[in-house]
Amino acid sequence: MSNKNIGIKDVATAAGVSVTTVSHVLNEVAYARISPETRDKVRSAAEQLGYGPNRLAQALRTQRTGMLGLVSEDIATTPHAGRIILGAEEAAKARGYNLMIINTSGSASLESRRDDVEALLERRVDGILYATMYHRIVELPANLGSVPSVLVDSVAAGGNITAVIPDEEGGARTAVQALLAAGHRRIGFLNNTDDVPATRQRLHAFRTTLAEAGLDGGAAPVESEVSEVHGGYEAARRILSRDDRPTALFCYNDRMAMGAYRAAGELGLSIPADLSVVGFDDQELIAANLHPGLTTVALPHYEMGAWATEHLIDAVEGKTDLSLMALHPTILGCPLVTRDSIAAPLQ
Amino acid sequence: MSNKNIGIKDVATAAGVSVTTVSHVLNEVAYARISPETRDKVRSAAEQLGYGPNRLAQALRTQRTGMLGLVSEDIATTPHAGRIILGAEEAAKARGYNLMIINTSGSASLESRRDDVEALLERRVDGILYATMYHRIVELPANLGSVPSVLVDSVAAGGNITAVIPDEEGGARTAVQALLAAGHRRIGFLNNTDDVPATRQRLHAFRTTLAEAGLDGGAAPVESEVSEVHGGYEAARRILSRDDRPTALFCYNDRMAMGAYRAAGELGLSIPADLSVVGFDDQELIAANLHPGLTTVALPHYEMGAWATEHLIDAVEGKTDLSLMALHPTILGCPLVTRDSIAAPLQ
DNA sequence: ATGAAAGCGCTAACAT
DNA sequence: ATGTTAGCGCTTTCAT
Repeated sequence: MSNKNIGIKDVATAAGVSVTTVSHVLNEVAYARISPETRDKVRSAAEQLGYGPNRLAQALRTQRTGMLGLVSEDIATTPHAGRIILGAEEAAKARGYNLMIINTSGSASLESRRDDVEALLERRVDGILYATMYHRIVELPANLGSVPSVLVDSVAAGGNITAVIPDEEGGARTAVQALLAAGHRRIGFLNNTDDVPATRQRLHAFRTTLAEAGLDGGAAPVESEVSEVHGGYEAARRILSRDDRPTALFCYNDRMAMGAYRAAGELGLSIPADLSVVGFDDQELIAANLHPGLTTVALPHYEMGAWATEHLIDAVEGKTDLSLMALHPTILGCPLVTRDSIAAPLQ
Repeated sequence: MSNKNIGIKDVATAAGVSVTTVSHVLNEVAYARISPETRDKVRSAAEQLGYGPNRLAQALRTQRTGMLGLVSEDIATTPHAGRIILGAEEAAKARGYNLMIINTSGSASLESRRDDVEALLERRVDGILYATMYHRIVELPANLGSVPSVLVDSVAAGGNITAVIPDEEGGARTAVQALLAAGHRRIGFLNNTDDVPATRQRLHAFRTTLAEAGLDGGAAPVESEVSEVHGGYEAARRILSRDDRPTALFCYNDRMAMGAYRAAGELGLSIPADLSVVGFDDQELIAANLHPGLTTVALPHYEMGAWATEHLIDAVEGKTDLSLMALHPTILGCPLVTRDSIAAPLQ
């Protein structure tokens, strides 16, 4: 158990060598010529005394803290933030870094978010991850530019910062293709009403994927509501009341799909026999627990957190030039998670 | 925007004073006698240069980092961890502290968890929060004792560390009382099968609360299954098939309640008209989105995180002696969150 | 009312 | 093969 009061000097004294030697053997400095016996003496003295390095002092001296700042919007408001944090934490740990986390509100002023970044800067983090709660275009505090930074799950208003985002179009295409592959031809889309990239891109992919399958994508039914359970319910009621009722529904997210389940139930439609449903997000609490289990498309939160961290560390260590990657956001795939809500249409 | 290259020395030079003076005015040292004009000069020089303190250097000198370590089991596996982190982060920020977070697996070896704590210790955190994923009895790495520490959502196997946990009995009592208050007399309990404090304590409170209301608590129906949606479904099917079918169900958690909803639906029972249901956890994604909304008891995760942080900081600052609080865990209340799943029984 | 200087624990150039 | 020493940026004692 490391003893806070033991320093390199104590180890040196105990081993009967100088601090340089201790530093060299403990850090396994490449160019150091030290006899095996001395190495052993040092190591056992350190072990004996319960020596643990003081990372503050190391950092002060080397100008490297081995700490990454993570400013995260609304931690825990959704489980999504948690997945990003986990991906970042594990990637960081694997490379010997630690995470300092600051919560910020998505609706906070630019100035208060600037202060959050400032706090991280004062602690001399080697780099900063800035994670948003959902994919959008964010305005970033300017002091983010003081250290290598990467943006997770959003793109910057000004561009010019490396970002990683989900493949909204690809995910939507995957979802629709799953429905097409099951034989569906009358497919409806329950869309969100917010003006965010996902709304537009998923709609676009919905239409083009249908068109590519030889269907009239432009005419396919779309109903928009707030992207919550009740919105999904309302939209589903409407879309399922049409004369040419769809045999399958692509839902903007799992919450809306949950609403669609209820609407289907009320209309006497059994899933997946009478109606196939595919969601988006893979919010496990919902998707895995609905009955039948909801087939959906997963958002790569963990992967984005890990990707961002890997590349941030590469930049910190001079292995990568982030500015080269800043031109275009990196897009990570959204894989299909197959459960039990898709079947072939009846007729 | 703070400039990493500007130090106290640069400010001193720019203001034409010594570093001592700069340090004194910037830190508002109480005993310093410095003329108002000098103070102004220093402050504007600092402002001008974009000076920001180097917290590493401060920490090295003062032996105080202003950082708290948070080792959290399985971040994001449940939204609960997120609420704890948020409570801790906000409490920390309010007092000028930051959080360094380490993820650990609940199933990780004692040794690997010891290493996680060690990493925090090497960074010289002022104190450590150790948060578990669910309320249980946990074996803690011994090096946790090196700095002030508090345990969140569990009690230590050995005792002897300040801990904060939810009031399982009180929460269960509140839930059952809500059912009693609505007029129910035949109340069933869908319990968990895990051998954890919540299982035992909620059951105990279930029986005694009924007894206190003049009912035969010992004879009240209880069905146990895994605390997941499907377990709740199975348990509900059984309990609702009894001759003396309960008019109300207290569920171990919201997931089991979700299963009970499905069972009720299949049996043609309408909630809350034919069957009242109360859950536990207040997992919003479920509780708020079921139809009708699930009345449930909230676990005080945010509050536990905040409480632990407050008291940890008090200890760090010498305002509290944690060892005095270590004798008994602090118990935080579980309030009822009223939605629409309770009504008076039919007859 | 202000400044000089030591030292927090460490690394790394530079001796020897 | 190993040791001496300056200095990372700051706080704080002690002088003046």
